[in-house]
Amino acid sequence: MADERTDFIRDIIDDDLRTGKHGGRVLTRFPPEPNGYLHIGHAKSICLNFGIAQQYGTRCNLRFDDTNPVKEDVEYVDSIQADIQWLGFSFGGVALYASDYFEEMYALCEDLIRDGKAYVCELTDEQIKEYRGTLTEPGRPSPWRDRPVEDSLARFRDMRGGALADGACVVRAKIDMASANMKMRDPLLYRIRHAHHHRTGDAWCIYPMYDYAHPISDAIEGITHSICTLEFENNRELYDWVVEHTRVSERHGFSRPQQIEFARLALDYTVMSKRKLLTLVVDHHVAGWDDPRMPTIAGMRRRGYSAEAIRAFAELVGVAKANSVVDIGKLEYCVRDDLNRTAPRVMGVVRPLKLTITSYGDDTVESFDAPYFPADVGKPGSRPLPFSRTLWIERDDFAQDPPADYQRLAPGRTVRLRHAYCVTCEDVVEQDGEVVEVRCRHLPDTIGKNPAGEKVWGVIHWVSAAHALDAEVRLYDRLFKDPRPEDAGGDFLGNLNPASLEVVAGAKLEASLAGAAPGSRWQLERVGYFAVDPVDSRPDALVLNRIVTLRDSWASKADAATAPAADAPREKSAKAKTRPPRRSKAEYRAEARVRDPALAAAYDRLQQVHGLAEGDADVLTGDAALVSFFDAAIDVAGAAPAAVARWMTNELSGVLGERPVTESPMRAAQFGRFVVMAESGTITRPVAKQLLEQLVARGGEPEALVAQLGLAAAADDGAIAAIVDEVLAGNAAKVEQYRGGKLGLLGFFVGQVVKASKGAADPQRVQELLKEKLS
RNA sequence: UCGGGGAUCGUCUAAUGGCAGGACGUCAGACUCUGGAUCUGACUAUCAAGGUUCGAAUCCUUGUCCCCGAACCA
Repeated sequence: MADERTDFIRDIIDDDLRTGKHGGRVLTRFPPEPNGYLHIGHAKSICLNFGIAQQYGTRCNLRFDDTNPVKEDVEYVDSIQADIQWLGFSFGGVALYASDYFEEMYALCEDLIRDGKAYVCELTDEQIKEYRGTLTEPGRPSPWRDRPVEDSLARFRDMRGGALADGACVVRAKIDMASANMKMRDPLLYRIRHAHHHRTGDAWCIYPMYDYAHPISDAIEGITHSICTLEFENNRELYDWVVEHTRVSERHGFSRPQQIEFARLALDYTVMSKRKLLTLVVDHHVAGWDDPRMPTIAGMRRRGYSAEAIRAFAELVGVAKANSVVDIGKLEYCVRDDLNRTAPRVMGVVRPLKLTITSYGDDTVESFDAPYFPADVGKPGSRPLPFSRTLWIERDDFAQDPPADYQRLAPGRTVRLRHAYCVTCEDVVEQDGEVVEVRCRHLPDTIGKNPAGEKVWGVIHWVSAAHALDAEVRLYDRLFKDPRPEDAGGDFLGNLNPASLEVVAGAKLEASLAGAAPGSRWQLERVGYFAVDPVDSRPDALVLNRIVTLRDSWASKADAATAPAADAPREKSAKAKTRPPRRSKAEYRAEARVRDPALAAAYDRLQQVHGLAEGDADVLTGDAALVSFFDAAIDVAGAAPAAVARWMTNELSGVLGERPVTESPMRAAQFGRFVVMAESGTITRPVAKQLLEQLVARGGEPEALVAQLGLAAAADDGAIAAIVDEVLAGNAAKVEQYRGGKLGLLGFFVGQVVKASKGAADPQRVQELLKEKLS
């Protein structure tokens, strides 16, 4: 893979490819429900799934998860396809639909019922909820749980037949009403919905639930890595259950798909939930799904964001499992970075102020050739720029009483008119205390060169009044005032930014923009990037959307005076408040000792007879298996209880992870002998740790395993010194740095020597030698 | 009978027991016919405490904080 970009999901795929888990295949999918428009969060997921497909040379399926007809609509399936294609990804032109698998899903469900793994439940929804139990209490089995298979089957067919009303009954998987995972407490598989489906019409009146339909769809298509967001972590167990018990993968000749969860994208100053976006649209807080302030792909497209910029953003934010909120400035950075390279520069004045060049002929018109791109962008192209006596300049570019550091026009000052002459302000015309005209003299010999002996305060943009095009300019800003509109307390609608859209009617644009294509993107020099609105703009009445401002070090300096308000302490989510506190592992161990006097006795004995610290004794006496493992291990001649305890708590538990000791083929006596060997110094610690891992994985006699694996005995000083010299010689630059004070490099050298010796060099000795030689 | 995840510069993200790195941002400077771009430099982090280890962001223990789960939604 030429692409060095990596993340934990690609790591998993690489591992699977190495181990041949899916027979070397990679197949992803993007599974939107057609119940809303795609947003920037989906764009991240699309870039991930389709990006992986591109990178690994395979395909990503677009599959509509259309299992709930009451919420779904063809408007959404059309917009979703258009958005994905616009983003630059291809799904072979053919979208897939979960609804295409309804028949097979139905058959599989009949099989499940026949196998006694599902049943039709006639409880009402309130009863089902009641029977399900709570987070801290187990559920109770439905009275229908053990009804005869034939009974369920007949009833399931009745459900499909259409005679039953919505909610009359459901089919449920028969799993475990006492599972700690609520998702496994006999989850619903099918419900009755007499509703018209956008694709299957009225062919069905029962529809599968997500947790049933999704894994089956993946398995039918042969998806290998089913990538979804974090909130589905609890669903993974059920996903696996469905795939396993329906044997759908095997039926289609595929390996079983694997669900992987990553953190969804959250962005500052916006909302991302479909429900909230729908509210904004339906209640007309915005002009529609494609309102340029919306974080939807359609909105960003209309605003003028390019697909390249959005893809670059997806790459910039990366993929991980930690919940995070991305600074919207990063999106803006990507948009600017793209536009800087692609948007031609033209001039336009948003808030015009008249500038008259008194020294310039009344009827004189000159034309200057102005390049579309600055030299550093290096793209060809230019346009003629008409220049005349009366110009429009930006109101902000003139100040009667200029603040410090002001680099623009002011009385008596000379500035450059971009691409044209330098002018000196000699007079202003005021009306009602407001400047309505600036009168200047031009410096004739300043085309392409600076005036001699005259300070040029800056460069400002302008438009010839006689040649100017009138335009409407829409200045867009963040939709919300608060960086976290959803949890600033109260309704997110209360946080809408009233200044998110400012429409300026009388803007003046240079003549060359006359034929600007709808959707085309331009930089109005010194003002910002703009796109011709594809909906409202007319050739004779241009409408420009501000895509993003220019980065503005002047404005940010000015803003610095208005200090940012301290963030209000965040409030817990409503759900978090109602969650019961969790008990710790220590509490569980203490409870176990209360229940089991033998454990309590062991806890005392380990401390009093074997001299263990209280903490070690505690950790080792949480369950009987651990205690007997410890006791058997210290039975080995020479195995010091303290050493055994240390290796057990610090190293063995790390190697075992969540597995209990009893699951390893390694016997306690073997472990005891391992500890003796590790402590004796005949092998180094790095070798000991390798050995432990092997022992845990396959069991066996430690002494024999050392020989079998070719693990090295501890090397003598002379041998170590030789390797140390070698490593030092091979890393001259680092040695230099180390001597220069970068002492952190010592660890690097130790690591290199230990690795070169294949573990035979005792690191402590290596370190001593290294310090000697490097001093 | 609660379970599943997570915590590294202000922000996002790397480092899979061995040099805490990159990007955004911020600040300073250079350059500039855009207060743009570019370039240079600086800035700032391992949630906390204990332990294991020659060496810990990484392993162990304890604690803190955050997110998810009790729709016939996805």
